[in-house]
Amino acid sequence: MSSDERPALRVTISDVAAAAGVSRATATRALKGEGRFAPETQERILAEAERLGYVRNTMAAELAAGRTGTVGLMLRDASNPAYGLLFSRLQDEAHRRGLDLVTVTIGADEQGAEQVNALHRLLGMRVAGLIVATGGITAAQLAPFADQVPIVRAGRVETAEGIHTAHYDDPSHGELLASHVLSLGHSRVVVLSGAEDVSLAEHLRATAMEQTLRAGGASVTLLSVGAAPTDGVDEALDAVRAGATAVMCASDYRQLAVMRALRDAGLSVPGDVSVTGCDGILPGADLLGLTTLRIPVEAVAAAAVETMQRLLSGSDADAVPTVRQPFVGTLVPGTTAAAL
Amino acid sequence: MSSDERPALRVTISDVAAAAGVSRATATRALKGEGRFAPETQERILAEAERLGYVRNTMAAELAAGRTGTVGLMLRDASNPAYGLLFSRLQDEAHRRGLDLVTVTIGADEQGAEQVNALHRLLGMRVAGLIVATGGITAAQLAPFADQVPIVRAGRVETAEGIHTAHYDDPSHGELLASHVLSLGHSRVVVLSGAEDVSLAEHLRATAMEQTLRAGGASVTLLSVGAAPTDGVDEALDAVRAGATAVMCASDYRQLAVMRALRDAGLSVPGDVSVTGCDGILPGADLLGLTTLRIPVEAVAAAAVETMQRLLSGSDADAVPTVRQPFVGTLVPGTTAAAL
DNA sequence: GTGAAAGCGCTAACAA
DNA sequence: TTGTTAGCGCTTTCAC
Repeated sequence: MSSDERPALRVTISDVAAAAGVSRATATRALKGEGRFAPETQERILAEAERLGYVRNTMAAELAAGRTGTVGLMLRDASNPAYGLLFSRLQDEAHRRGLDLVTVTIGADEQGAEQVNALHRLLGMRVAGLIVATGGITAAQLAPFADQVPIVRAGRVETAEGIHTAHYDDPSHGELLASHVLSLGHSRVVVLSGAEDVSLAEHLRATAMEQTLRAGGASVTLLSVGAAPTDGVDEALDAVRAGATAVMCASDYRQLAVMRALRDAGLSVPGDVSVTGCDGILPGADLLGLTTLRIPVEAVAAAAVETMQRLLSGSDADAVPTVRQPFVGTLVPGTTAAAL
Repeated sequence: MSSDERPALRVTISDVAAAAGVSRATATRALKGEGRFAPETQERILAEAERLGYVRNTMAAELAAGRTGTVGLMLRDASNPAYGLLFSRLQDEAHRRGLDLVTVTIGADEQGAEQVNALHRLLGMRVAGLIVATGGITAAQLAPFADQVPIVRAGRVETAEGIHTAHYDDPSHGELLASHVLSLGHSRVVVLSGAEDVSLAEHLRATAMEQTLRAGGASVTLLSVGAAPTDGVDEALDAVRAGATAVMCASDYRQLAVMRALRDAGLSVPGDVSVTGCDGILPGADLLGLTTLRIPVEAVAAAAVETMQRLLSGSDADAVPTVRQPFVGTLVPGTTAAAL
């Protein structure tokens, strides 16, 4: 081949321009199809770009243009199907709306330093917006940037001004499940949940469960434990042996752990004890007959992206009042909880 | 406050340098802690950066430096737990090794155009390396860049020269499962799989199953169907009614679909028919007693990242022969497949 | 319709 | 130890 061959990723727009016999300015315009240029010129430029294997250097382009076309997504560890699905739906929705997403993740068990690091990586790219789908980052850490770049929290509630949300209405979830259990006639119930600083969602659910149950006249044993699904399972079993007829878990993972323990202990579900969970997105949950609550992942994802797009296109960002959008899931009756 | 206040993300290194009374070059060095500078000078610069809320513009930095510190990850839709877990493990491993990952995803059902678009977005960022965890992108599309940037495929096998892999040994997986089924005494078996162009992994597994079964003297009905888990389920049931005693599914999703259909048809598992799957990463699979094969996600992720790091640090990239690393999972006997 | 020129924010020799 | 000077690759007025 001719001597104008360069390794694909080192072809610059100057190379393309030169090969097409035009200036860089013209090449830029033709390549993005904006501004004025002769159709035949564009054709030639496009052909040369193709031939040379030109890939625009995004960093240079966005630096020069002074703006970014991508939205940053901070995601919690995706090994949890609830986050995996949220991730997937956010991605789909962003794609549908023509937004480019670039994602960084932080392990679920990371310390604050990692979270901040990830945040800075995204901000360093000067993303046009930020979708935060991890509880690990605090409002205080986000706040300084809220007036620079639109920030939408997806999944978790947020009270800080200027940070928008599309979130699960976890108190309602807890209430719905508790009402169901009450309606089945249970009056001695164990509530198993992660502590507030371990999982805000679980905490909110569990608190609502407890309140609803007590309001319904039931006696409640609240177990507020660590992050591991097996934490507190033994205590829950003890409570069952002591007469509790239902175990309400603040997440499906805990529910599975409880059911394993129950099976190993020779207790039957729902014969000896009813068990409920929350999340409802495990594939195969139906085969297990899990009584749970399906969280509205799709609605949250759609609202988060839609909000982001609106903020992005809004001429005056500060003119928009902080958006708060709670979504309620649907109860999945299942067969692991039955009437007394 | 003083008049040197600018919105956080608009503070440049010049602002920091000016505030600290030094040149930009000194600020650069002090900020990254490389090169020579007086400790006290650095202290001052760091303090000013902190005070002004300076966040380095990564695009500008990497453009100027001529290199990137991040590795791009192309991921398939994470709503499938197998990909979600792979994603999570790749991320963990990268973090452990000090590599920064930036991810773009493509829906599982996307056309080629989207995949190429995603690839270009990553290449446009001039990532230092590329980890590809989606089957949707072909070797031909990757090849032009393989000598520019190290490329490692994670999960799926690859034959193209210059593209490294850490992949599941799916033929072995099929063989292991089929041997298990044979050892249980089954001789009339249905194999349910996605077609080759739908899922290479499923195809490889199914092909191996078929061969192993036939070699073992069994008669095989191979159903090569579409991507939807319910595809081919009816036909599989027909085959069961016609005398087949085992249904081998090329993925857990199909296995679940088959079990639902069997349940609805009033057939018992494994009483009337044995069922096997493949993947083994569904939470709760143990409670269902699924007979399946756990794919070695962790090993693949670790090997992929380790290979990437090696390629990145290797002075002479082309000196490294193409790396191929197949990993075999472990059989999970379960209770959905039993002896005849 | 096209090109020349001035940067975007930062880094990296090379001087000083 | 610090500052000066060139750019990195691209976009974008503003003339022509």
